Amino acid sequence: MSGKLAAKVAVSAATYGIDRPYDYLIPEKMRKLVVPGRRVIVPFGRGNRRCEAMVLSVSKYEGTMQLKPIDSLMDEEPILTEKQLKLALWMRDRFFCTVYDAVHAMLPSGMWYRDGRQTVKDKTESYLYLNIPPEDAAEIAEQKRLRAPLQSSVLKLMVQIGQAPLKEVMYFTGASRGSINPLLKQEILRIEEMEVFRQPKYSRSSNADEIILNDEQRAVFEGILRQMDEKLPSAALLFGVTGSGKTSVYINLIKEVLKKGKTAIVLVPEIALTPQLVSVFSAHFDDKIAVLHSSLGTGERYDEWKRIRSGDVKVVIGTRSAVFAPLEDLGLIVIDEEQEYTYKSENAPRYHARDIAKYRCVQSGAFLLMGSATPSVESMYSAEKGKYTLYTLKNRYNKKNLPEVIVADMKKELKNGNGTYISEPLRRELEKNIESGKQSILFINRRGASSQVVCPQCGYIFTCENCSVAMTYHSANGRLMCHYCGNSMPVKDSCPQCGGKLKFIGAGTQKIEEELHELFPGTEVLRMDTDTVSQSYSHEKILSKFRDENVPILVGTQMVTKGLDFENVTLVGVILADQLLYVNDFRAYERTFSLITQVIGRSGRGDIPGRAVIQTFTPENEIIRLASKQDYMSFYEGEIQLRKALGSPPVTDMFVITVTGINEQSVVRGCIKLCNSLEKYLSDLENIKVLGPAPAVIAKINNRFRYRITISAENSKRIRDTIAHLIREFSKDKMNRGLSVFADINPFE
DNA sequence: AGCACGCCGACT
DNA sequence: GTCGGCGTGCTC
Repeated sequence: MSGKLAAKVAVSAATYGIDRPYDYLIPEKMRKLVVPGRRVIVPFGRGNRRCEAMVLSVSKYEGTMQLKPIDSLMDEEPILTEKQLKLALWMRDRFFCTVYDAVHAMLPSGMWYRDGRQTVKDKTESYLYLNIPPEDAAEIAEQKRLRAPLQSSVLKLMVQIGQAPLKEVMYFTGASRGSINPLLKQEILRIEEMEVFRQPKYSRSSNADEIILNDEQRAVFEGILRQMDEKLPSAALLFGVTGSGKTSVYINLIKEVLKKGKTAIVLVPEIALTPQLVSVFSAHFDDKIAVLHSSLGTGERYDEWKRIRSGDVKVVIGTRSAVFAPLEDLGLIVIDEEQEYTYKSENAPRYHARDIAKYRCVQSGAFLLMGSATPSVESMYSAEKGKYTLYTLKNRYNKKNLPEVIVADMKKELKNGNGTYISEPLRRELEKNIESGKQSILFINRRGASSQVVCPQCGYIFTCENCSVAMTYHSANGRLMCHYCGNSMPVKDSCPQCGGKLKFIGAGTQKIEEELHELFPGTEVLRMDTDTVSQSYSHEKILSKFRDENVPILVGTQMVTKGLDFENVTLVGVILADQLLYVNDFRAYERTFSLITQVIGRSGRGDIPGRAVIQTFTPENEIIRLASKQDYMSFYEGEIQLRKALGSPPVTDMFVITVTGINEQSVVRGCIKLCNSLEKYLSDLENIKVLGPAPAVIAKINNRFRYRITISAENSKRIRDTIAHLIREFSKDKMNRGLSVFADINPFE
């Protein structure tokens, strides 16, 4: 006897508004093969177009509706475990995403089905070649100059260099595929696929000796070990000053975990910026380790994923998405530098790695260890409430002292007639270091690191025509670029508004470099920012040059603050500490404090005590004062009071609903209606605030206006379900045609 | 989102 | 007459 069998599946083509389990009939010959966690192809929608679906459960079908049958099977076997399926469903509920958004986060890209094919890409890159003699090409370029200026500039470039990667040609000329295709059709250019070189393996530190813990580290290690043995689902926050040797504690704990036959995940904010940490880990765990870095190709990523699944890998180290690594018998998850914003995903699924880690640890009876020199206010708050055990490392390894910090008042500098970025105290300290052969790092507190072009006469700023952001100047290609939509244009000589002479301002790594050359002629200065890094120099190349050639000064942006450990660096400088401080964001103080502390921590990691110079226009500012004293606890006490008063996270949760659309009025209208519904549905709740709509920080991206509604309230099932329900209704409402909506919890702006 | 169905105007 | 515009509603 056999009744009808049906599978409940999550369909990849379903948007948030229509995402739910769909029933499909299981054909007779697939009876044994359709199991939860396996992917199938199903016909979906009116047109029955084929799409990928994840089997959630299988049961007898007793309904009366006419079901469509499953079309075919994917993969040889299930690719998600029951635990992972449960996690995906939990994520839908928590992070306002579809089940398939969550599934995507768990699988390596390249395993996804598109147009009837799985898309594991080859390891190749498209190269563009000149297909005709350069003289002829130059002539054609001249002919096309007026009618097709982009094609013309592509040709001119190709005449000069003959061959180049397609991507780079597009970057340097600003041409899109649309301007290159005609040239290919006319057989003026041709494309060839070139094998791309494998990512260089991370240099393995030769030193894999057993790690001897000092007393303080040992106490932490043993404390955590005891806590792990209690077999309770549990979590700890390791608060350790920079250079206190948190890594050594991690490694020893992982060794214990492996001894018990269990596995571990180590999350880092950004692999490219922590090569030293990675190499130490590979030295200790050898081929039992898998490193998931962002520059892994699709194929490589897939291979690593298979290796992890096969059980050969016991330790996974990687960035945010590595928290989903398919390890069995999970014993420990470490989140290093847990305060970093990179752990929060800004695209669907909008999760925080910490939340996923907590869930997995509870699910598997594993231990969660978060480490930081400047814990997030959230985590310290949880520790205070007893949700995490707090462990502290107060001393730097080998009792090295924290650097002496000098705060330089830039107002005074101005009064004294010094209009440069380098204050007198910083100049003095740099001079000492140059004379004694020591190295210095200067940090510019600015994200993005590219500069803007303004007209000093009329104040004109080049803004993107599609987005409400200033265009940034890239010296590498001499173009103004929009980082949000990719739009670009060549930089002009004069102001399009008043004809005045233009001025380059902004990040100023170049500017600082110039000033340094003037102050210290003949002293070599290395520069590290997105400009230098996007050229064929990688972070690693610049850093190893800095180390190996003992270059006196390194100037850089955000990226020089992370994890660098150079013994010979005894001076660091923060060019302008104020820049991140005065922005309208409840995390601004936290970010500034954390950043300054990290920068200071780069100094004096060798035998010689270090110094740090913090330049600021507001030396009396409390945050800057506390950061220069490295007084985290006082910072935290003040900050948590502020958060309580403002009702911002972690004291209260913050839900942000973003509505986007081409027409600004309809976006605002839709928002107001949504606000009203929210207030109506949630009116019985106390301690809830619905704010907005307000334009998002970037009010327009790609010609779509963006408005946000903010809801301050304690996270509860009730409120999540209400928000989920209302944004589903929103996307179904025909009044909202052309608008998109999504929700996020506790975003990082 | 993506696709079919259906009801209107322009054109061989 | 019919081809195709896009407004409307639905997705097991």
